[in-house]
Amino acid sequence: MSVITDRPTSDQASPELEAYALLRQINSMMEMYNRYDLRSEDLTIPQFMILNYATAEGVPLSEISMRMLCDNSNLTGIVDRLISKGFVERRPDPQDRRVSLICLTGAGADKLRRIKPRHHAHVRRRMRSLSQDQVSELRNLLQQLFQGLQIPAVDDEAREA
Amino acid sequence: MSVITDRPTSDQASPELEAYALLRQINSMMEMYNRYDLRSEDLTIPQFMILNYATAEGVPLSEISMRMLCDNSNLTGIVDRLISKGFVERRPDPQDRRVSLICLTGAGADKLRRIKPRHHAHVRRRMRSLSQDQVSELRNLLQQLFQGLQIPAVDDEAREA
DNA sequence: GTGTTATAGTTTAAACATAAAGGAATTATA
DNA sequence: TATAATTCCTTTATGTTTAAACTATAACAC
Repeated sequence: MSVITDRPTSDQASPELEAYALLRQINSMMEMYNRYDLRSEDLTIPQFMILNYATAEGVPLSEISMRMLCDNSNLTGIVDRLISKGFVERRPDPQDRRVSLICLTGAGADKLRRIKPRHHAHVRRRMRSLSQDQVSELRNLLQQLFQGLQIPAVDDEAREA
Repeated sequence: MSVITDRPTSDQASPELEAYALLRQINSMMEMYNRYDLRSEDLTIPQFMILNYATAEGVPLSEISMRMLCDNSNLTGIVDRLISKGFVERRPDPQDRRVSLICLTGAGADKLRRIKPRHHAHVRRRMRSLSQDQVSELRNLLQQLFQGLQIPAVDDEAREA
């Protein structure tokens, strides 16, 4: 009969915890860089994200919030600021009067055309410490992890009961 | 002489962009779960992080902000709330009167002892979609990427001039 | 039709983040 | 020792996020 009562892996570094810590740190650093890049364009990160999801024909606000993994209530204010800058418009959906469509204006499309390629180039350049094969391997691992997160673990569901 | 003026990979999906998008989404989902877990303990994510960095002997605020990759000014308010909950204290550093040491109280230490192992178990469980080898591989790739980000790219420095 | 439920979006308050500015203490320099 | 530069922390204003409550519209059940 063992005297070890503590679960051996519960409070010390494990590959999982190390990987997650690194993931958070990388995300922080990338955000710092992105924020700096966008600042000269008078855009914040969430403003830029909404701009990327909006189209000229219009996209329902809730579709954008779903893709951004956030609540509708977050976007109201951000859209307000994008409207005041002239980059998007709000138009009611004739099909469903609850819906307000977020429409990219000409100025917004211009802005995007100017910023987006540069942003993408920056992201790629900042990952140059990995080889092409490593980047693909990383993408595959993250893809698998992401899909695993979509289906909440058994305990995460049981917790509700 | 080529007529192709657009850089071919500048505005379309690439492994780098896909990997980064996945990284951001995973981070979002993990944060959602963490926030939910901590809510029942009346703690927010940044409050929990500070609690993790604080010690009974006291740690300078700027050491915590450095490790959290954020500004000192962020922490002032968060520490205020932790103090009002009784989990930490502010004590002046006798060696350097500019410094205020963040000290974990007994209540804070108790709280941590109760939450931390469970949090770590959750993180590990949420990565179960990857095998042990895959987790290690992911950690190594993220480690390499993180180190690459520490040294800003040539263009990132040149931009300042 | 009427009542219930669900959905789309906004509003509000509290917490957090960012950037800029300022106060107090320390260190460096002359 | 006087002055300048730096460091540590706080304050302020603006923007973002979360959670909860709310309005308006839509879909469904009876």
